[in-house]
Amino acid sequence: MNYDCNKLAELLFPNVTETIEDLEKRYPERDLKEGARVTRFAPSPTGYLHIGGLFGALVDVLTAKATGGVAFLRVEDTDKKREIDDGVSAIINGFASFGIDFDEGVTGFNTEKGAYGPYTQSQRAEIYHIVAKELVQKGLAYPCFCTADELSEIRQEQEKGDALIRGYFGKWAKCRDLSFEEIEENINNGKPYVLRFCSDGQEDKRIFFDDIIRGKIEMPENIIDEVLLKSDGIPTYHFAHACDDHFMRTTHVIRGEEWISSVPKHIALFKACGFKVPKYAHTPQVMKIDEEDGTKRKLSKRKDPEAAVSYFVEEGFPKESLIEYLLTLLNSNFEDWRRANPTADAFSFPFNLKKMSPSGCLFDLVKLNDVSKNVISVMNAQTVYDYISAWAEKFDEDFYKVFTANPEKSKAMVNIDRESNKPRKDIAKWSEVKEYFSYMFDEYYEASFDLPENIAKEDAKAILENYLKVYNVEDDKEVWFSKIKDLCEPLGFTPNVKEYKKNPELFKGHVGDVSTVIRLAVTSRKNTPDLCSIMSLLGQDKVNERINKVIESL
RNA sequence: GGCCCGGUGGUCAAGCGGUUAAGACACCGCCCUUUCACGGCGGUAACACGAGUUCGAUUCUCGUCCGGGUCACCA
Repeated sequence: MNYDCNKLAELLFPNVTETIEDLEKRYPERDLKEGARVTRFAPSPTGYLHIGGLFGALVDVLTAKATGGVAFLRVEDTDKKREIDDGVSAIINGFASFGIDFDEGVTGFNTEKGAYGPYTQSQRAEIYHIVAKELVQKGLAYPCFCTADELSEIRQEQEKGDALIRGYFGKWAKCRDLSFEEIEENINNGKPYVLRFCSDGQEDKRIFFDDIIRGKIEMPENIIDEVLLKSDGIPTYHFAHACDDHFMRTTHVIRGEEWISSVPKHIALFKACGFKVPKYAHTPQVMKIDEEDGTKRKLSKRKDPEAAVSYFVEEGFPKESLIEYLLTLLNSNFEDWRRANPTADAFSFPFNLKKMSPSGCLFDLVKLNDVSKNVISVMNAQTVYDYISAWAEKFDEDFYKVFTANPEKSKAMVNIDRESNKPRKDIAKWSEVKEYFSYMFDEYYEASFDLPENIAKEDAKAILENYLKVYNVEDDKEVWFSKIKDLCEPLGFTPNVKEYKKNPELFKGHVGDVSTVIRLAVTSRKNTPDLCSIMSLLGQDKVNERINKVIESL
């Protein structure tokens, strides 16, 4: 550049009067204790909240929490083309429904908290322009007037030739050599331009950096004249990253591994701006097995419904379950910690980036189910009741009415075999509840079943007829069961299972078979939670009615 | 194609120079048990491959293969 850079800076940014130094004062270093980490989650509002996003945000929040630092949420809305209308609220609501709390940043539509804002990039134009102007002054940035066509021409030529490196650099960077007069003329003619970084990188030089998760990484130095400001004056991700993470005083940039390849670019930018390079941690990706070709691939927003966090909300997984499951993916020692601290808040887990595996992990719905069953099994009845009604209100109105019509009964129902030291682990998500307890509600109950083949119709009939004579809803569990045992012998069954196993040929069956007949008659199910509790919730009349009906049909 | 990241049972994963190569999920069997669930016990199953370095490599180095990412006025 053989012109006065200050003159160019004035031409390009006539209205910018502040300097980087001013910004340094406006956004002073944070006063945090030694070792405290400042992290950020920086999504772009281009779609729903993705499971990978939740995964990443969890890492940010946990890292900050574990070190007494701060985690903030920054909205990266610099891509106007891909932005969607309620993108921001999708993100905010998504995090809210999973209990993810940021210390600072965007909190809603046009609202935010924290002293390092604005936390929405589209509101930070001023800041980017201040930095950009200074870069121009130092000869580290220049305007480029190349059109999209010219750029793709360059690309084509590079592909044709044996150029190993592609992009705008070296001899391809035509606009680097523009004279001041040419630039001035273009500007005066209103020709659109982007601001490019003027890289001094060398093709054969290497740079090194430490990734917290992966260790030392070595890469070729950046030589590309990356665009800093687009023709509309909005920064690219790269430039915004440098400005924002510096002035927001981020200490640890945690992001997906797809960013590894642009680290050289970022380091060059930080250095050019005179900013301290932050620490980087590139997290592995969340993958799944493709149903079609059986290969492992990144979860895709378009192809995989379970990629959207809303999928889990709709399915009725409690928020704790997903968090808990994600934590098992995040840190290998989480499950050990959980065993040692069964009731601790998941967010108090001493998360450590260094314990993160660098390889991509498969999202395992089966494991999620198991984790969720455990999570739900230790909830008390009231909590479960509240969760189910809140879920049903949104996603199954019909069931909501039925379920909440008699809260005490429903609570007692979900409390069967719960609130004990050996709680049932059978519900993984709220959407299963209706089907699981269908026999408890006349609205969903259907009397239809097949008798097991080892039980004759006449025997079943006799069991039920005799049972009707003695059943009393007031009986406690012990009496209830002894009455069933008493049914056995007169009908050729034995109340003693062991005895039956010793000499099966002596009996028609054992008490298990007898209670199975009753269970079937009352619920139409072969398997249920504790029958005695179910019957007492159903009430004497309903039990009698159902059994009578079955007797008639036999 | 260039550059980069990864590769321990079906899945998530510990181990990081000498281990009977943990654990969890799933699966199978047994026990407990009025069904189921829980719980207990046991079982099947893994260091991608090939060269080095070493007395000794899952662990270190190189190569191969496989998977993934990235090469935009998208993030």
